Amino acid sequence: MFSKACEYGIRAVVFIASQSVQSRKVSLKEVAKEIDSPESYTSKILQKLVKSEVILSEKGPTGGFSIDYQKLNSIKLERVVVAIDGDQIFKGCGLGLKQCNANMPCPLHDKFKEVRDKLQNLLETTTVLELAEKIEYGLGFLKR
Amino acid sequence: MFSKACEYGIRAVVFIASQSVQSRKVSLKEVAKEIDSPESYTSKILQKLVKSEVILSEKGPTGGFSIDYQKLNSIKLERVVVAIDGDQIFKGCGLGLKQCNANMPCPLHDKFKEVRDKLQNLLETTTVLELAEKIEYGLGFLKR
DNA sequence: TTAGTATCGGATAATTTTGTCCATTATTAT
DNA sequence: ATAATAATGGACAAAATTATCCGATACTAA
Ligand code: FES
Ligand code: FES
Repeated sequence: MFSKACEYGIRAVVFIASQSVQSRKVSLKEVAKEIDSPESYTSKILQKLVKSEVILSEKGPTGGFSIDYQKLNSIKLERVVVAIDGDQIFKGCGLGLKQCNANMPCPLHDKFKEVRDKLQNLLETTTVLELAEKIEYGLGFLKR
Repeated sequence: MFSKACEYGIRAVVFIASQSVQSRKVSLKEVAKEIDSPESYTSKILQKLVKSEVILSEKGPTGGFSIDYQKLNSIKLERVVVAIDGDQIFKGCGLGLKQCNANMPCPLHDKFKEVRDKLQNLLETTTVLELAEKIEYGLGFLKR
């Protein structure tokens, strides 16, 4: 469904958010450990998220990654996914035609669009904060 | 969503089905042309579908690919997808945990499962014949 | 029986995705 | 100032996916 990079990205953002709620910045090492991902690769993904302004980063000791407290409840999952995987997953044709086009649709268009739209809706309505809270309350896990 | 191989595979099966309805066998060349896919790569994908008994193949002149007329209306899209991509797409965890587990779920589990189940339902209820008929009636397209 | 045709299967190549390594830069505390 | 710390950015490597090529195999028709 999502690329591995995107899966790591979402898990990372959710973890960072769960710590930002408590005003704690987290290091790359900590992130990779908590979401069980390869450290160096995770670094690249976080850099992308910093550039697309989903998360903040500060260098030096006491530095680390965080999410702006003001924005915390307004960041939707959609931003994370688009920053990493682009929007093909909820815009593109299910059968791989260059672009989804209802006027000259693939035979799966109608049914596929329903699923795709449901996914888009999920991504556009689910907040990172909402997911982070599940972690806090032990109702959700980022590794096993 | 689906791998490129799977997209080609579905398009190919739908095209083959649309011709099998008229008792016409089709060659690899014809398939690749009609679904606009790389011929040699498509060959590999069709071989997989032959081995998983989704389609039939015959060698030699007058040979080609086809689908058993009897099975035509009972073949679900799910079989094609599983033969090529496996079942991770509608069984796996959306955030990439080793396996989806409601007892120790990722924070997206509940919402993601809804989408995933809808996709699974689509794949399990949509028949290849149904899609092939859209092609016949000009209501669906396999290339553009 | 032979020539022609079409899939099969194995080897190989190109591309993309995933993953690693390390020197550099920015920041902080001493 | 200096040493320690943590992200950054670039080069590089491994693995998976996508794609090509070609000889072998099976079949048909003449
Ligand atoms: S054209 Fe294929 S999903 Fe819309
Ligand atoms: S545990 Fe992640 S989707 Fe079920």
